[in-house]
Amino acid sequence: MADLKPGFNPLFLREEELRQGMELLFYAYRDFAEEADAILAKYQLGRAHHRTLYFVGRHPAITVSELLSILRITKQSLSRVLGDLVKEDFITQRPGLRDRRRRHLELTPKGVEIERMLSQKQRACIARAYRSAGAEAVEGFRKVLLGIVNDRDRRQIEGPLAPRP
Amino acid sequence: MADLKPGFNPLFLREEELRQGMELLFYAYRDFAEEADAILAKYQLGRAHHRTLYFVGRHPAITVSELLSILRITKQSLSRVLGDLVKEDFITQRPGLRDRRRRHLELTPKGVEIERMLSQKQRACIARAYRSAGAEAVEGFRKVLLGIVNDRDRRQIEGPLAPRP
DNA sequence: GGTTTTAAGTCAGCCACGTTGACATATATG
DNA sequence: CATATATGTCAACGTGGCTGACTTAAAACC
Repeated sequence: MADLKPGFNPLFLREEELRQGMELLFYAYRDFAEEADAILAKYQLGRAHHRTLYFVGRHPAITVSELLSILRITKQSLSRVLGDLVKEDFITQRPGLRDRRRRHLELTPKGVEIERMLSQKQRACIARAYRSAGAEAVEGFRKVLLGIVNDRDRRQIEGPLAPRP
Repeated sequence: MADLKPGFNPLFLREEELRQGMELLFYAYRDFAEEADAILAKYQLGRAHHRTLYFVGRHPAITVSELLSILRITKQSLSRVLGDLVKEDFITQRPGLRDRRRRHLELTPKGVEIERMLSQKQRACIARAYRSAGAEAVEGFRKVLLGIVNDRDRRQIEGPLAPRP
Protein backbone atom coordinates (compact mmCIF):
# COMPACT_ATOMS: atom_id res chain seq x y z
CA MET A 1 0.00 0.00 0.00
CA ALA A 2 2.92 2.34 0.65
CA ASP A 3 3.55 2.89 -3.04
CA LEU A 4 -0.05 3.84 -3.71
CA LYS A 5 0.15 7.18 -1.96
CA PRO A 6 -1.20 9.97 -4.10
CA GLY A 7 1.67 11.85 -5.63
CA PHE A 8 3.73 8.72 -6.07
CA ASN A 9 1.43 7.05 -8.52
CA PRO A 10 -0.42 9.41 -10.83
CA LEU A 11 -2.33 6.55 -12.43
CA PHE A 12 -3.75 5.56 -9.10
CA LEU A 13 -4.81 9.08 -8.40
CA ARG A 14 -6.51 9.31 -11.75
CA GLU A 15 -8.46 6.13 -11.20
CA GLU A 16 -9.41 7.24 -7.71
CA GLU A 17 -10.61 10.53 -9.11
CA LEU A 18 -12.69 8.83 -11.77
CA ARG A 19 -14.22 6.37 -9.33
CA GLN A 20 -15.20 9.22 -7.07
CA GLY A 21 -16.97 10.84 -9.98
CA MET A 22 -18.80 7.63 -10.78
CA GLU A 23 -19.91 7.21 -7.21
CA LEU A 24 -20.98 10.79 -6.94
CA LEU A 25 -23.20 10.27 -9.96
CA PHE A 26 -24.66 7.15 -8.38
CA TYR A 27 -25.30 8.71 -4.98
CA ALA A 28 -26.70 11.91 -6.39
CA TYR A 29 -29.03 10.15 -8.78
CA ARG A 30 -30.16 7.80 -6.03
CA ASP A 31 -31.03 10.64 -3.67
CA PHE A 32 -32.41 12.90 -6.37
CA ALA A 33 -34.83 10.27 -7.66
CA GLU A 34 -35.95 9.47 -4.14
CA GLU A 35 -37.18 13.03 -3.61
CA ALA A 36 -40.41 12.45 -5.49
CA ASP A 37 -41.23 8.95 -4.28
CA ALA A 38 -43.49 9.97 -1.41
CA ILE A 39 -45.76 11.97 -3.70
CA LEU A 40 -45.77 9.27 -6.36
CA ALA A 41 -46.79 6.69 -3.77
CA LYS A 42 -49.81 8.80 -2.78
CA TYR A 43 -51.05 8.66 -6.36
CA GLN A 44 -50.14 5.01 -6.85
CA LEU A 45 -47.64 5.98 -9.50
CA GLY A 46 -44.09 4.82 -10.05
CA ARG A 47 -40.94 6.42 -11.33
CA ALA A 48 -41.74 5.41 -14.88
CA HIS A 49 -44.92 7.46 -14.67
CA HIS A 50 -42.95 10.35 -13.29
CA ARG A 51 -40.44 10.32 -16.13
CA THR A 52 -43.29 10.28 -18.63
CA LEU A 53 -45.12 13.13 -16.94
CA TYR A 54 -41.92 15.10 -16.77
CA PHE A 55 -40.95 14.85 -20.41
CA VAL A 56 -44.46 15.36 -21.73
CA GLY A 57 -44.66 18.47 -19.57
CA ARG A 58 -41.31 19.58 -20.85
CA HIS A 59 -42.06 18.92 -24.50
CA PRO A 60 -45.74 19.69 -25.07
CA ALA A 61 -47.21 17.96 -28.12
CA ILE A 62 -44.36 15.47 -28.10
CA THR A 63 -45.09 12.35 -30.12
CA VAL A 64 -44.90 8.82 -28.82
CA SER A 65 -41.79 7.96 -30.80
CA GLU A 66 -39.99 11.09 -29.68
CA LEU A 67 -40.80 10.22 -26.10
CA LEU A 68 -39.54 6.68 -26.64
CA SER A 69 -36.21 7.97 -27.90
CA ILE A 70 -35.79 10.09 -24.78
CA LEU A 71 -36.75 7.39 -22.32
CA ARG A 72 -34.98 4.65 -24.27
CA ILE A 73 -37.57 2.00 -23.53
CA THR A 74 -39.81 -0.04 -25.79
CA LYS A 75 -43.22 1.11 -26.90
CA GLN A 76 -44.74 -1.83 -25.04
CA SER A 77 -43.23 -0.60 -21.81
CA LEU A 78 -44.34 2.93 -22.43
CA SER A 79 -47.83 1.90 -23.42
CA ARG A 80 -48.67 0.55 -20.00
CA VAL A 81 -47.44 3.65 -18.23
CA LEU A 82 -48.98 5.99 -20.76
CA GLY A 83 -52.22 4.04 -20.62
CA ASP A 84 -52.41 4.58 -16.88
CA LEU A 85 -51.75 8.28 -17.23
CA VAL A 86 -54.35 8.76 -19.95
CA LYS A 87 -56.91 6.71 -18.03
CA GLU A 88 -56.33 8.78 -14.92
CA ASP A 89 -56.59 11.97 -16.96
CA PHE A 90 -53.06 13.21 -16.45
CA ILE A 91 -52.25 13.13 -20.14
CA THR A 92 -54.25 13.56 -23.35
CA GLN A 93 -53.47 12.37 -26.83
CA ARG A 94 -54.48 14.02 -30.05
CA PRO A 95 -53.66 13.07 -33.62
CA GLY A 96 -51.39 15.38 -35.56
CA LEU A 97 -52.88 17.78 -38.09
CA ARG A 98 -50.22 17.33 -40.71
CA ASP A 99 -49.67 13.64 -40.01
CA ARG A 100 -52.66 12.01 -38.43
CA ARG A 101 -50.75 8.85 -37.56
CA ARG A 102 -48.84 10.66 -34.85
CA ARG A 103 -50.27 11.04 -31.39
CA HIS A 104 -49.27 14.24 -29.74
CA LEU A 105 -49.14 14.07 -25.97
CA GLU A 106 -50.05 16.87 -23.63
CA LEU A 107 -50.51 17.24 -19.90
CA THR A 108 -54.05 17.91 -18.73
CA PRO A 109 -54.53 20.57 -16.02
CA LYS A 110 -54.49 17.69 -13.55
CA GLY A 111 -51.30 16.46 -15.15
CA VAL A 112 -49.70 19.88 -14.93
CA GLU A 113 -50.61 20.04 -11.28
CA ILE A 114 -49.02 16.76 -10.30
CA GLU A 115 -46.01 17.35 -12.51
CA ARG A 116 -45.38 20.62 -10.75
CA MET A 117 -45.70 19.01 -7.34
CA LEU A 118 -43.27 16.31 -8.32
CA SER A 119 -40.70 18.46 -10.02
CA GLN A 120 -41.00 21.11 -7.35
CA LYS A 121 -39.33 18.82 -4.81
CA GLN A 122 -36.64 17.87 -7.24
CA ARG A 123 -36.12 21.44 -8.37
CA ALA A 124 -35.71 22.43 -4.75
CA CYS A 125 -33.09 19.72 -4.38
CA ILE A 126 -31.14 20.98 -7.38
CA ALA A 127 -31.61 24.60 -6.36
CA ARG A 128 -30.16 23.87 -2.94
CA ALA A 129 -27.15 22.18 -4.48
CA TYR A 130 -26.69 25.01 -7.01
CA ARG A 131 -26.89 27.63 -4.32
CA SER A 132 -24.35 26.00 -2.08
CA ALA A 133 -21.98 25.25 -4.92
CA GLY A 134 -22.08 28.60 -6.68
CA ALA A 135 -22.60 29.72 -10.26
CA GLU A 136 -19.18 28.71 -11.46
CA ALA A 137 -19.59 25.20 -10.10
CA VAL A 138 -22.97 24.95 -11.82
CA GLU A 139 -21.31 25.74 -15.11
CA GLY A 140 -18.81 22.94 -14.51
CA PHE A 141 -21.53 20.54 -13.47
CA ARG A 142 -23.34 21.18 -16.74
CA LYS A 143 -20.21 20.89 -18.83
CA VAL A 144 -19.22 17.54 -17.38
CA LEU A 145 -22.68 16.00 -17.50
CA LEU A 146 -23.08 17.15 -21.07
CA GLY A 147 -19.82 15.40 -21.85
CA ILE A 148 -21.21 12.14 -20.51
CA VAL A 149 -24.29 12.31 -22.70
CA ASN A 150 -24.20 10.63 -26.11
CA ASP A 151 -23.09 12.83 -28.97
CA ARG A 152 -26.42 12.69 -30.75
CA ASP A 153 -28.48 13.91 -27.83
CA ARG A 154 -25.93 16.47 -26.73
CA ARG A 155 -26.82 18.90 -29.50
CA GLN A 156 -30.48 19.10 -28.63
CA ILE A 157 -29.90 19.32 -24.92
CA GLU A 158 -27.43 22.16 -25.02
CA GLY A 159 -29.57 24.04 -27.52
CA PRO A 160 -32.20 25.84 -25.40
CA LEU A 161 -29.99 27.90 -23.11
CA ALA A 162 -27.02 28.26 -25.41
CA PRO A 163 -28.39 29.22 -28.83
CA ARG A 164 -25.60 28.73 -31.34
CA PRO A 165 -24.28 31.96 -32.85
CA MET B 1 -44.74 33.45 -25.04
CA ALA B 2 -43.45 36.98 -25.56
CA ASP B 3 -43.33 37.77 -21.87
CA LEU B 4 -41.31 34.65 -21.12
CA LYS B 5 -38.10 35.91 -22.70
CA PRO B 6 -35.12 35.45 -20.45
CA GLY B 7 -34.29 38.72 -18.82
CA PHE B 8 -37.92 39.69 -18.47
CA ASN B 9 -38.94 36.94 -16.12
CA PRO B 10 -36.17 35.81 -13.77
CA LEU B 11 -38.38 33.14 -12.20
CA PHE B 12 -38.86 31.49 -15.55
CA LEU B 13 -35.18 31.56 -16.20
CA ARG B 14 -34.47 30.00 -12.85
CA GLU B 15 -36.95 27.19 -13.41
CA GLU B 16 -35.60 26.63 -16.88
CA GLU B 17 -32.11 26.43 -15.47
CA LEU B 18 -33.13 23.93 -12.82
CA ARG B 19 -35.01 21.75 -15.27
CA GLN B 20 -32.00 21.67 -17.52
CA GLY B 21 -29.93 20.45 -14.62
CA MET B 22 -32.47 17.75 -13.82
CA GLU B 23 -32.53 16.58 -17.40
CA LEU B 24 -28.79 16.61 -17.66
CA LEU B 25 -28.65 14.33 -14.65
CA PHE B 26 -31.19 12.01 -16.24
CA TYR B 27 -29.51 11.85 -19.63
CA ALA B 28 -26.02 11.47 -18.21
CA TYR B 29 -27.04 8.71 -15.83
CA ARG B 30 -28.94 6.95 -18.60
CA ASP B 31 -25.97 6.95 -20.95
CA PHE B 32 -23.41 6.29 -18.24
CA ALA B 33 -25.22 3.20 -16.97
CA GLU B 34 -25.64 1.90 -20.49
CA GLU B 35 -21.88 1.79 -21.02
CA ALA B 36 -21.48 -1.48 -19.15
CA ASP B 37 -24.59 -3.28 -20.38
CA ALA B 38 -22.95 -5.14 -23.25
CA ILE B 39 -20.38 -6.75 -20.96
CA LEU B 40 -22.98 -7.56 -18.32
CA ALA B 41 -25.13 -9.28 -20.92
CA LYS B 42 -22.22 -11.55 -21.91
CA TYR B 43 -22.00 -12.78 -18.33
CA GLN B 44 -25.75 -12.97 -17.84
CA LEU B 45 -25.57 -10.32 -15.19
CA GLY B 46 -27.72 -7.27 -14.61
CA ARG B 47 -27.13 -3.79 -13.32
CA ALA B 48 -27.85 -4.88 -9.78
CA HIS B 49 -24.95 -7.31 -10.02
CA HIS B 50 -22.78 -4.56 -11.37
CA ARG B 51 -23.55 -2.21 -8.52
CA THR B 52 -22.76 -4.95 -6.03
CA LEU B 53 -19.49 -5.85 -7.73
CA TYR B 54 -18.54 -2.21 -7.88
CA PHE B 55 -19.07 -1.37 -4.24
CA VAL B 56 -17.55 -4.58 -2.95
CA GLY B 57 -14.51 -3.86 -5.08
CA ARG B 58 -14.45 -0.33 -3.80
CA HIS B 59 -14.85 -1.26 -0.15
CA PRO B 60 -13.03 -4.54 0.40
CA ALA B 61 -14.25 -6.49 3.45
CA ILE B 62 -17.49 -4.51 3.46
CA THR B 63 -20.23 -6.15 5.48
CA VAL B 64 -23.65 -7.01 4.17
CA SER B 65 -25.39 -4.30 6.15
CA GLU B 66 -22.94 -1.64 5.06
CA LEU B 67 -23.52 -2.64 1.47
CA LEU B 68 -27.27 -2.47 2.01
CA SER B 69 -27.02 1.07 3.29
CA ILE B 70 -25.12 2.12 0.17
CA LEU B 71 -27.43 0.43 -2.29
CA ARG B 72 -30.57 1.31 -0.33
CA ILE B 73 -32.33 -1.95 -1.06
CA THR B 74 -33.60 -4.72 1.19
CA LYS B 75 -31.51 -7.68 2.24
CA GLN B 76 -33.90 -9.95 0.37
CA SER B 77 -33.17 -8.11 -2.85
CA LEU B 78 -29.47 -8.13 -2.24
CA SER B 79 -29.41 -11.79 -1.27
CA ARG B 80 -30.46 -12.93 -4.72
CA VAL B 81 -27.86 -10.86 -6.46
CA LEU B 82 -25.16 -11.66 -3.93
CA GLY B 83 -26.07 -15.33 -4.09
CA ASP B 84 -25.50 -15.34 -7.84
CA LEU B 85 -22.15 -13.61 -7.48
CA VAL B 86 -20.93 -15.98 -4.77
CA LYS B 87 -22.12 -19.01 -6.69
CA GLU B 88 -20.32 -17.83 -9.81
CA ASP B 89 -17.19 -17.14 -7.78
CA PHE B 90 -17.08 -13.40 -8.27
CA ILE B 91 -17.37 -12.67 -4.57
CA THR B 92 -16.36 -14.48 -1.38
CA GLN B 93 -17.73 -14.11 2.12
CA ARG B 94 -15.84 -14.63 5.33
CA PRO B 95 -16.99 -14.18 8.91
CA GLY B 96 -15.46 -11.34 10.87
CA LEU B 97 -12.75 -12.05 13.38
CA ARG B 98 -13.96 -9.68 16.05
CA ASP B 99 -17.66 -10.24 15.33
CA ARG B 100 -18.31 -13.56 13.72
CA ARG B 101 -21.91 -12.68 12.84
CA ARG B 102 -20.73 -10.29 10.16
CA ARG B 103 -19.94 -11.52 6.68
CA HIS B 104 -17.18 -9.59 5.05
CA LEU B 105 -17.38 -9.48 1.30
CA GLU B 106 -14.45 -9.49 -1.07
CA LEU B 107 -13.96 -9.80 -4.81
CA THR B 108 -12.27 -12.98 -5.99
CA PRO B 109 -9.60 -12.65 -8.70
CA LYS B 110 -12.35 -13.44 -11.18
CA GLY B 111 -14.47 -10.75 -9.54
CA VAL B 112 -11.68 -8.22 -9.76
CA GLU B 113 -11.26 -9.02 -13.40
CA ILE B 114 -14.86 -8.47 -14.38
CA GLU B 115 -15.19 -5.44 -12.17
CA ARG B 116 -12.25 -3.85 -13.92
CA MET B 117 -13.68 -4.62 -17.33
CA LEU B 118 -16.99 -3.08 -16.34
CA SER B 119 -15.68 -0.02 -14.62
CA GLN B 120 -13.06 0.49 -17.28
CA LYS B 121 -15.73 1.42 -19.81
CA GLN B 122 -17.44 3.71 -17.36
CA ARG B 123 -14.18 5.26 -16.23
CA ALA B 124 -13.34 5.95 -19.85
CA CYS B 125 -16.70 7.66 -20.21
CA ILE B 126 -16.08 9.87 -17.20
CA ALA B 127 -12.49 10.49 -18.21
CA ARG B 128 -13.57 11.68 -21.63
CA ALA B 129 -16.09 14.07 -20.09
CA TYR B 130 -13.54 15.31 -17.55
CA ARG B 131 -10.96 15.90 -20.23
CA SER B 132 -13.24 17.86 -22.48
CA ALA B 133 -14.69 19.91 -19.63
CA GLY B 134 -11.45 20.77 -17.86
CA ALA B 135 -10.25 20.61 -14.27
CA GLU B 136 -12.23 23.57 -13.08
CA ALA B 137 -15.46 22.15 -14.44
CA VAL B 138 -14.70 18.84 -12.74
CA GLU B 139 -14.45 20.64 -9.43
CA GLY B 140 -17.84 22.21 -10.04
CA PHE B 141 -19.34 18.90 -11.11
CA ARG B 142 -18.21 17.35 -7.85
CA LYS B 143 -19.42 20.25 -5.74
CA VAL B 144 -22.91 20.23 -7.20
CA LEU B 145 -23.36 16.47 -7.10
CA LEU B 146 -22.15 16.41 -3.53
CA GLY B 147 -24.77 18.99 -2.72
CA ILE B 148 -27.48 16.72 -4.08
CA VAL B 149 -26.41 13.81 -1.90
CA ASN B 150 -28.05 13.38 1.50
CA ASP B 151 -26.26 15.08 4.37
CA ARG B 152 -25.39 11.85 6.13
CA ASP B 153 -23.64 10.24 3.20
CA ARG B 154 -21.95 13.44 2.11
CA ARG B 155 -19.37 13.29 4.89
CA GLN B 156 -18.11 9.86 4.01
CA ILE B 157 -18.05 10.49 0.29
CA GLU B 158 -16.07 13.70 0.41
CA GLY B 159 -13.65 12.19 2.91
CA PRO B 160 -11.12 10.28 0.76
CA LEU B 161 -9.86 13.04 -1.52
CA ALA B 162 -10.47 15.99 0.75
CA PRO B 163 -9.22 15.01 4.22
CA ARG B 164 -10.59 17.54 6.65
CA PRO B 165 -7.92 19.85 8.11
C1' DG C 1 -25.85 -17.75 32.90
C1' DG C 2 -29.83 -16.59 31.03
C1' DT C 3 -32.14 -12.94 28.24
C1' DT C 4 -32.19 -9.79 24.73
C1' DT C 5 -30.41 -7.72 20.70
C1' DT C 6 -28.12 -7.87 16.40
C1' DA C 7 -26.32 -9.62 11.68
C1' DA C 8 -27.47 -12.37 8.40
C1' DG C 9 -30.12 -15.71 5.75
C1' DT C 10 -34.38 -17.86 3.99
C1' DC C 11 -39.02 -18.79 2.17
C1' DA C 12 -43.07 -17.12 -0.03
C1' DG C 13 -45.52 -14.01 -2.62
C1' DC C 14 -46.15 -9.75 -4.88
C1' DC C 15 -45.39 -5.58 -7.92
C1' DA C 16 -43.09 -2.31 -11.16
C1' DC C 17 -41.05 -2.03 -15.17
C1' DG C 18 -38.21 -3.55 -18.47
C1' DT C 19 -37.69 -7.15 -22.58
C1' DT C 20 -38.92 -9.94 -27.19
C1' DG C 21 -41.95 -11.40 -30.85
C1' DA C 22 -45.93 -11.35 -33.59
C1' DC C 23 -49.54 -9.06 -35.45
C1' DA C 24 -53.18 -5.15 -36.51
C1' DT C 25 -54.53 -0.56 -38.09
C1' DA C 26 -54.39 3.78 -40.01
C1' DT C 27 -52.08 6.89 -42.69
C1' DA C 28 -48.46 8.78 -45.46
C1' DT C 29 -45.50 8.34 -49.38
C1' DG C 30 -43.54 6.82 -53.78
C1' DC D 1 -51.58 0.53 -55.82
C1' DA D 2 -47.68 -0.86 -53.06
C1' DT D 3 -44.79 0.10 -49.48
C1' DA D 4 -43.19 2.32 -45.44
C1' DT D 5 -44.21 4.47 -41.08
C1' DA D 6 -46.49 5.59 -36.44
C1' DT D 7 -48.91 3.57 -33.20
C1' DG D 8 -51.28 0.11 -30.57
C1' DT D 9 -52.00 -4.55 -28.78
C1' DC D 10 -51.63 -9.43 -27.07
C1' DA D 11 -48.78 -12.70 -24.86
C1' DA D 12 -45.00 -14.33 -22.37
C1' DC D 13 -41.08 -13.57 -19.81
C1' DG D 14 -36.98 -11.61 -16.81
C1' DT D 15 -35.04 -8.53 -13.42
C1' DG D 16 -34.99 -6.35 -9.50
C1' DG D 17 -37.41 -4.05 -6.25
C1' DC D 18 -40.89 -4.86 -2.04
C1' DT D 19 -43.33 -6.88 2.43
C1' DG D 20 -43.86 -10.25 6.04
C1' DA D 21 -42.68 -14.07 8.77
C1' DC D 22 -39.35 -16.95 10.54
C1' DT D 23 -34.54 -19.04 11.66
C1' DT D 24 -29.80 -19.17 13.19
C1' DA D 25 -25.71 -17.74 15.31
C1' DA D 26 -23.30 -14.76 17.95
C1' DA D 27 -22.76 -10.62 20.66
C1' DA D 28 -24.16 -7.76 24.40
C1' DC D 29 -26.37 -6.99 28.53
C1' DC D 30 -27.73 -7.59 33.38
